[in-house]
Amino acid sequence: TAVRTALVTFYTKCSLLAEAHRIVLEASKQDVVTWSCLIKAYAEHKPAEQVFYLFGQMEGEGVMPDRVCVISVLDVCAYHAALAEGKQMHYRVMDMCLERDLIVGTALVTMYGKCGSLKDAQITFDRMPERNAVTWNAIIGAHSQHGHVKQSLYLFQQMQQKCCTPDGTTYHHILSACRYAGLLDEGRQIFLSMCQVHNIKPTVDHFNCMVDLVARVGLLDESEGMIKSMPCNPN
RNA sequence: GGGAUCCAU
Repeated sequence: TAVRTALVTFYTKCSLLAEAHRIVLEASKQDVVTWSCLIKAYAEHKPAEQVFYLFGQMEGEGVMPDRVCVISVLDVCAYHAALAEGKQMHYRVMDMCLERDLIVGTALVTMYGKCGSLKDAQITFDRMPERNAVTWNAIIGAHSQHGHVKQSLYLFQQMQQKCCTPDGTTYHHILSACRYAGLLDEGRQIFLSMCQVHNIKPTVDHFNCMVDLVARVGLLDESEGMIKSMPCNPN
């Protein structure tokens, strides 16, 4: 069955999804991993309804989803902002006793965030027994993307108090929040601490936040100067 | 043999 999964992966990478689907259905023993592989491919190339249909078809074949499979479907719900389906998957997660799982929990937080259901994202996050930087990034990003600047800055502070080290993604969310709110001094200070305290090399995305933040406040010369002196290629 | 946050698609 590992060979069949490899074959399905091969077909999906060749964009031969119909062939891949046929191979999955023809197997004498149905397997979650093989199905998950197909679902992942559908997730990347097909409309959301087809992914949900495939998930239902898998269950119809008597195959129980596992955590990896559920995560793929949650990613689809997030990408398409499909809140109703996302909530259905959340119920499934509870049925499967996966609520306390680190990666499933992070996928749920992201899904609720992308669906604009910040309250659910926060509740899910608060209930998680275990969190890592990716989890913190997911909740901070959710608030930042919806303009909840105070809340992102608060969570950024909490993250560090809980001894979780911010990474480049964390700073990207935080600088985006500062840019959105026009928080010049905070943005500058945070940018400096990123470089000096956490030794994170700023990427173009970080610089873009700063260029925009500085420009929005009216400091056009400084903004232009940053573009010219950036250690990476401007985009 | 399939895994979550940003970026890319």
